Amino acid sequence: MSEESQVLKARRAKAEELESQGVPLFPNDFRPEDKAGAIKEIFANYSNEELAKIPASFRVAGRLMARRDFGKAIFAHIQDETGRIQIFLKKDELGPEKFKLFKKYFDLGDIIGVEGPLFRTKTGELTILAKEVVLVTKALRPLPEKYHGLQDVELRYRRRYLDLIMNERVREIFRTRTRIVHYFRNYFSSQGFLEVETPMMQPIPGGATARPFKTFHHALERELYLRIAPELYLKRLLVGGFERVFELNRNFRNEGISVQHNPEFTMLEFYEAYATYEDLMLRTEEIFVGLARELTGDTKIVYQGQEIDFTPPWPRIPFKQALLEIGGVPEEVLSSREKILAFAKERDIKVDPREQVLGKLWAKLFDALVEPKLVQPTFIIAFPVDISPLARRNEKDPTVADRFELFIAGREIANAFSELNDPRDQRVRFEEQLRKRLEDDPEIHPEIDEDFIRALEYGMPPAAGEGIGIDRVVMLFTDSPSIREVILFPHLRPEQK
RNA sequence: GGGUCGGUAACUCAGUUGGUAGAGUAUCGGCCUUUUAAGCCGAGAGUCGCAGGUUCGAGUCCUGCCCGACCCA
Repeated sequence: MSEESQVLKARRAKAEELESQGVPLFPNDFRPEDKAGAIKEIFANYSNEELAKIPASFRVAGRLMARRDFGKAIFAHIQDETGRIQIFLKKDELGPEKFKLFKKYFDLGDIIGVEGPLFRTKTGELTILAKEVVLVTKALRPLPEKYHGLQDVELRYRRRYLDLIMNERVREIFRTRTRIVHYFRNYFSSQGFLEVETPMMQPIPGGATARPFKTFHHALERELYLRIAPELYLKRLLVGGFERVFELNRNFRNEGISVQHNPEFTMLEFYEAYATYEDLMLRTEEIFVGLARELTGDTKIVYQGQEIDFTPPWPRIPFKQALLEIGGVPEEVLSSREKILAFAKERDIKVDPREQVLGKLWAKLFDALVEPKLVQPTFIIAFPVDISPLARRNEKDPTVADRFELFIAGREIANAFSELNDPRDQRVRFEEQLRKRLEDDPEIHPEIDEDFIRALEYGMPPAAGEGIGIDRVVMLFTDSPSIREVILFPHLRPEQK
């Protein structure tokens, strides 16, 4: 595929010819005053006779997306941010020079400016009758095919700008994404939460179990890690006296890429002093019902063909009970490492046979046998404490944590717990984690964040905190099967050459 | 990392048993003053992902690699 294909050569030659005639290819003096979408909305019900009485002229700028040439008259569609509108260029109305300029030199993909009155065509389409037409930005590359558009998934991600030009649905997904992000910000601000920003580059990566990206700060002469979670910093802020904080920003995890995982993804974390994980379950229900209403006017959505109903209350199922009743795991299997390993092998569930942490083995079974079945919003509660190192122990059963995860459509959407604020227990948990760490496990950093424990020693108010995976929420509410569909520029391997 | 599928013109896609690489859109030239993937006539356009191999002959068969999608880990 030579870059200088015949089509590209033709485009460049035409552009140069235009320029040599004194027509600027990239001027910046056209000021559109109207939007395609607004015009179509306002005049939706105007008849041709009514439109004829409007003395106004309309100025619209947009990308030339389609043209139908009749010799001495041309129909075309231009597209701006709000949509498409038809324009009609008539030799008589426009004058022979401008008409020829358009006919001979304006191409699909060019951004043009049009001015003229509105009318309705024989087929009833609201149309701008061009009295003026100017080139605003010359396109030196052709657009994809007008009917099928841009289909190739790889090209859609690599050249998202083209995807956005060609596919209205894609523009809609990203508008919805922004609405969702705004919704969360508004919700938390209106509830008295302070939005904060904590380090993206951390000397000790903490707050989650995941392999971090490593980088190097030359002036400091030390390694830094892109954060896998902001948790430990946000809790320092609770110590500092901010009682309600949230952060909505990127996390980075140096792990596999899948339909549910991108190396950088957007996480909301919020912390609320004097609250428990039970308070957060109510809050979470409120958040999702509010979001569903905001976006759809209803408490139900359809995701990949299945209806999901956010009407609370949502079931709360203890982790172990879910394994037994939903996962169908016999109770005696859960009691020992060996039995779980054998059971997992039978079911073709991959587990590391060296794994010493029982909770991690349980979690493997859970991921394989329970998670996919949790389609309607469901809180799984009472997680094993050995996989919840930052969560408060349950007062009645110290082997489980006061924690929940929210599952929707077979996926983990949120994770929350009453925060552990006893610095003595926190140290024991960190040490236990390191003691059972498999050698070279990249997911557990071999260093304890001593300053975090020191902060707890100054006293952190009792609190509950939650993380919500924003990309996954956007997937749900835009009915997107892959996380790449809701990230503008998902990570791909570099193009060849 | 493993498995399956895919990569052919700028885009969307065909390509039979291994026998001169095609269509539509787009582009270029011509006709056409109410079209909606406008229409009609004509033309040009290819590193068949890359590199090897088998063969008289490879888009097609074989091997390796690159890129992507999906599934599994």
